[in-house]
Amino acid sequence: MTMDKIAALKRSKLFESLEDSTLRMLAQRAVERTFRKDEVLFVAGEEARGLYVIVEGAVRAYRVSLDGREQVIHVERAGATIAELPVFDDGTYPSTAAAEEDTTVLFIDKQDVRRLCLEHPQIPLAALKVLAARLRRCAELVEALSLREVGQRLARFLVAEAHRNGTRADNGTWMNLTQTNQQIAARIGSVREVVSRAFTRLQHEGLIVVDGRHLLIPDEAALEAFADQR
Amino acid sequence: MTMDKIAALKRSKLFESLEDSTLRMLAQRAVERTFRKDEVLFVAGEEARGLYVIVEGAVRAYRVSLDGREQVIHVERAGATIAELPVFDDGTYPSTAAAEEDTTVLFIDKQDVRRLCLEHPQIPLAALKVLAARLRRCAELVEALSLREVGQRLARFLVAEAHRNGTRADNGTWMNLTQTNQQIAARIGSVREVVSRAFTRLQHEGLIVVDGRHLLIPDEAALEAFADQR
DNA sequence: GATGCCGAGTGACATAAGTCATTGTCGTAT
DNA sequence: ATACGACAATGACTTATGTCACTCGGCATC
Repeated sequence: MTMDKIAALKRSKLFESLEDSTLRMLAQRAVERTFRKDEVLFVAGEEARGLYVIVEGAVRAYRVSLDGREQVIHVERAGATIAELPVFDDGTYPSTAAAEEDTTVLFIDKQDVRRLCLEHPQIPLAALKVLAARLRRCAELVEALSLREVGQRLARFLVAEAHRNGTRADNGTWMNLTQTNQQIAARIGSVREVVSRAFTRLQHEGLIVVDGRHLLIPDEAALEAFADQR
Repeated sequence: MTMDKIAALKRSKLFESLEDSTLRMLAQRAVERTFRKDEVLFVAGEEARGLYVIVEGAVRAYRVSLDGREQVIHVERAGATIAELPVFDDGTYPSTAAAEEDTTVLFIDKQDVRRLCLEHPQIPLAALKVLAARLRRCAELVEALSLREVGQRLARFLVAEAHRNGTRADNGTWMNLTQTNQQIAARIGSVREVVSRAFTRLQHEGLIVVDGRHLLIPDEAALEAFADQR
């Protein structure tokens, strides 16, 4: 089972560059934990004790308004890490995190990571890449929330999901929507009903063809154009 | 004048840990440039050649919608850096940047920074702190745009400005508003007129007292409570 | 097969926020 | 003094988005 941990760590962006001997040591210190769908890993503002490497499943980091609406900041999947920030700046957890599906993670104490950073300068460099990517996405999200309408945000979301998920066919790109309208709403900054309407509008415009939770994008470029333009 | 450059670099979070001899070398390679208010340093999507250290003034990074509305992602002042991301992930400039006021910067080629990172592992660690702080703020902005109303966003903005700018008096915190309503709108994700109305509403609620561009916050805690709550 | 639950779809309605147009004020340049 | 430009304030109007309420269909459980 430590074998599994080593393999999991090796698949992560942060630790992939380490030699096996170092990984073994790290794996021994890492604690495996599992979370059911929607179980909370940590809450924004809590004292942060370490970071999480996702072995399997997916985790969303989000904020909640007083009336209970969620806004997802980012979603991370197997191989990614969450709660790296406190390791480097000693702050609290920046967002609440919950399992987006049944999930297995490795918890690593932040002191262990820091020690490793000093001995292995590749880790800070890898971490910089991770944070840089996340910052780019976060800026995209800000732009979308402030300057684009819900329909465009949905279109962009679908294009991204298609890249991650979809299979190319000769009549376009097919994909399964794994999330509910509720979940999509929390991602793009809206509510269930409005997402539902945005779906029907995209369908009327011929930009997507919906069949239950199975969906076809006949012309990805057109959908992207809709997302960017107007 | 290289003297000035060295002093400027030493004031930056990224390079403050370097010894004088290294700073001198870096200063020789750094190119000083000045920008007038609203002059553009670079445009989002451009090939990025290096990063900028702000010597004097302030720079805003922002996105623009097709109809011309701006959304500011972050503002950096003397001692801070902008466009670090491309140094670490080799991408393009993530946002457009313009001088928020008359500004002097040092431009440093990204290859020079990378070389320095390998010799001086404190730099990546300092960069991680910088990016972590920015990521926290960016997440705050996402939350604000998605889950808070304009009045609350303005309140939060004023509290932040008061911390940066204000002077404590016995009847509250005084501050000068250095930005126009237009600029504030671009920061908090709204438009001129709505900001103007939000100001009058905050005033009616007794949370602020406005006198031209001079403004008093009688009870900072109350203003913060308004920003967070509801 | 009946029951209950969850999620999607949709009509009716409320409202925050954006748009447009006008006015007033202040400071600078002529 | 006058004219001009920049910016703030404000009324009137439009609209995207959110809220509420209800229906329907699929699926699992009993």
